[in-house]
Amino acid sequence: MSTHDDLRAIALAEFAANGYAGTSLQRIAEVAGVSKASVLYHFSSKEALLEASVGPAIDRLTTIIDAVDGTLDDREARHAFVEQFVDLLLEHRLEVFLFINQGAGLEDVPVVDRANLVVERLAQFFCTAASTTEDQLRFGMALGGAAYVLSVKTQPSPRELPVDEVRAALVRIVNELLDPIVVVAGTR
Amino acid sequence: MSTHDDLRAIALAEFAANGYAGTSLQRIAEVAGVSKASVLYHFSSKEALLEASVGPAIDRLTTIIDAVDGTLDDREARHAFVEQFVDLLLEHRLEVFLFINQGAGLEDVPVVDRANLVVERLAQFFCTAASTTEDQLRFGMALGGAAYVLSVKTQPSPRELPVDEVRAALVRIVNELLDPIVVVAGTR
DNA sequence: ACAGTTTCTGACCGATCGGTCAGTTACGGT
DNA sequence: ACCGTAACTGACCGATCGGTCAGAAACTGT
Repeated sequence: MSTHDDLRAIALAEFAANGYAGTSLQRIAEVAGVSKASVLYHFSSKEALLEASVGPAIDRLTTIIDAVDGTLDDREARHAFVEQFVDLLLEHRLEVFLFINQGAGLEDVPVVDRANLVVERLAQFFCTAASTTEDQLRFGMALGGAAYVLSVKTQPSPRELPVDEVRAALVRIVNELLDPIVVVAGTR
Repeated sequence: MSTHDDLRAIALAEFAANGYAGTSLQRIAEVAGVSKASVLYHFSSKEALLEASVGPAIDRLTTIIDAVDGTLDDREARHAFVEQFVDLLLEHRLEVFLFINQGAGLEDVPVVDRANLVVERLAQFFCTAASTTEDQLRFGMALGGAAYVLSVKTQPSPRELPVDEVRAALVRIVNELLDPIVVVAGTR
């Protein structure tokens, strides 16, 4: 793999493990086996490195949400969305973990604002769709809980469980949480 | 309120909002309206400030877990535990949020290790009690999801919803997730 | 009014932070 | 063999980090 891609992957892992503020460029350089100056040659700043790390995952989430826009009251469409969402979580665990952890504290960082925006859009869908307090909590627990349980590190972790099994079970649980919700028509 | 307690409260809020590494003693001092040296007069180090911030919440969680030890196969006991757990989350949102975010990256910090230990104990209960992949995910989503949904900041946030309603709904949802689990006897 | 203790502060320390820059090394095309 | 470019580095910058310390200010009991 190229140095460029190496750095992006290492940065993502380090940011997720130790937080954005808690990860120094020096540390990333050491893990990659290059100098700090070399890191800043490939990425113009620490922020650019963060952008490169989480940007693609955010783009994908945006795409998924665009597709489901306004179809939340349809049960079939919602089930399809859940599958795509779970797949996203499974393929981008580190990015999700990083965003969950740092999303609140890193405002005014462009890429994080972009992420917060798309998540807020998701929340808006669900808050307008769900009328009661319980239904809002259901949405939050279904999506946030799924994101959290996959990203958190425990022993034994879902990481080590068979992926297919995790995916199937997670889709089932999330749908189980979402199905009882009374969706008001015309969520948009 | 005393300066000492002020500082503890402010530190907790800042740590939760910007992360441990992302929060400087200078910042805490400014918010409190005192000098940085004064902060270090009340708390011998930044780590001691973290300890004072989250220690009590960890102690309480330990107490709750001690009480439920070995009784997870009893449905009634589990429901009682869920209520206590939800109450803990509601009363210590900032601490929970802080731990969720920083727990992974702040190893070797005594108070965080203490927190990780008690959470691992909780996970052990559930992993030995739950046999299948789905059941383990159920436990994770029920407890982790509940913790996450209460600590995350969204618009409108659970923070602003009536507490009683949130508590009742959350207890219901968590139990709904946990009840289908086939618990193997003798969780110890 | 005085003395003793608690509370608080400005100045300072070495270390590390993100970032810059001049210059060196490695390499592909001709 | 030469050259242009891409990749990389060591040295350095100002700022900020957590932490120390001597002493000022504020409060206490007598």
